[in-house]
Amino acid sequence: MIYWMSRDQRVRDNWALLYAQHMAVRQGAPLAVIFCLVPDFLGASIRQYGFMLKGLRQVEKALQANNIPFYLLVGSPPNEIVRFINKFRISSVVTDFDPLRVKTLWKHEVLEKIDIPLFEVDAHNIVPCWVASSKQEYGAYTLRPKIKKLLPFYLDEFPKLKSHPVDWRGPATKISWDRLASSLLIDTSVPEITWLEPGEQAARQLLARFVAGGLKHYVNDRNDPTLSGQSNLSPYLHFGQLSAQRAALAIAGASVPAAIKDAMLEELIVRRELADNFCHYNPSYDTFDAFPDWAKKTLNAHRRDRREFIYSRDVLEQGETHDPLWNAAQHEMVRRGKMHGYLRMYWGKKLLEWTRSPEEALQFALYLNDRYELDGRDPNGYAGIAWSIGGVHDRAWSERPIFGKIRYMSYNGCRSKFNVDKYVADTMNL
DNA sequence: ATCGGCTCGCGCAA
DNA sequence: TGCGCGAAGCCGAT
Repeated sequence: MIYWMSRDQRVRDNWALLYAQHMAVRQGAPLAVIFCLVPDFLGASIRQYGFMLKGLRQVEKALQANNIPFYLLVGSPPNEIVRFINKFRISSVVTDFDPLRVKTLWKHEVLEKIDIPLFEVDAHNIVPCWVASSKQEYGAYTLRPKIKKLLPFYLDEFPKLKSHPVDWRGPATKISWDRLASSLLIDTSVPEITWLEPGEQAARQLLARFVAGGLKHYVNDRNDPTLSGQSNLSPYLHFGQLSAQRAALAIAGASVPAAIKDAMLEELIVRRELADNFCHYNPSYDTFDAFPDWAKKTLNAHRRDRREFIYSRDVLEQGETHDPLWNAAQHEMVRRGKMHGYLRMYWGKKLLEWTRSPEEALQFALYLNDRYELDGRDPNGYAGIAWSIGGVHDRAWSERPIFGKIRYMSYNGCRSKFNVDKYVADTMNL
């Protein structure tokens, strides 16, 4: 029995791993965990690889302590996984669910080449994506009641991983982590970040600190980029170093007013599951085609509108527009690998305003997001960008140039909500 | 400081 | 068929 680990890179609170062990124990079979590194994964840089590899190092250790070997393969996942299955005469495979096209493709390629069962476990969401809804949802308001109904059943405590009772028969593995990082063909021009400690242990510590401290200010502070009101858990959630279910359990059990819990759980559960729902049921999630009809129509009607500012990708990447707030948000992302959640919306809206077409806006947004954000290439990012530029999960608003009926956001609006000058000054000092 | 209108379509009640 | 209301707003009137 193997667990092909991919999206959920942790040992604790991992339903895919727990399920694999459960079945292995029932069959009296040994268990191993396999991770396949792709040398050039969708333009990921050392910033993302570094964070991930440090987390995987801890995965290896924690698995060893449970008598489960960890294999790190390098190459094309379908080829490597199939080769491993044949070499070790594996009887069945468990893998974690990921709605992105590339993972779906790998999964199907593996399925074509093996004649053993492959089980897919949604270890990322609390209510499994395909259980929560069987179609693309129109907005949070259509998904929310479905999730709420199922939550009492799914939001429960995890069993503990056992020390695996059956020894693995293969040769002992020795991963040379230090050599590995330098052998990959990774873009090193985007440096690693140092303000956040990678790995599931650090993730759980941050969660505990947040629940004991920042959570009570969350509702008031989260939309003010000059305050540290956000949880900063998203990089851990993205790499699966933290289970959303673990975070939800911690928040549900916190001693703060119900309104605060609800707001945080809304973010952690409904919006994350909505993003997975979007990517899972709409494979065009990163294109104009994924926008709702009313949005396509209105954006098409405004294609020829005069644009006062048009910036090249390079000028945007350097953060050299006329708008100090936008430049600061871009700078924050480049330096820290994480842009404040509220500003991600403003940042995306302005890309629509300052580029030649919605397609170009989308292309620039995805390029910059995936290059600099620690949590790039995540359904949350795709859904967020589609919301900003294409009205996904949103509704129509007053028609105006370029945007048509897509919701607009303005510099003055930000000024009325938070201290823009302070944010710009603080951020440019990073 | 606060309020209403803007504007689309889903899902449910009837 | 009608109606309420929604992922974070904007703008102008009061």
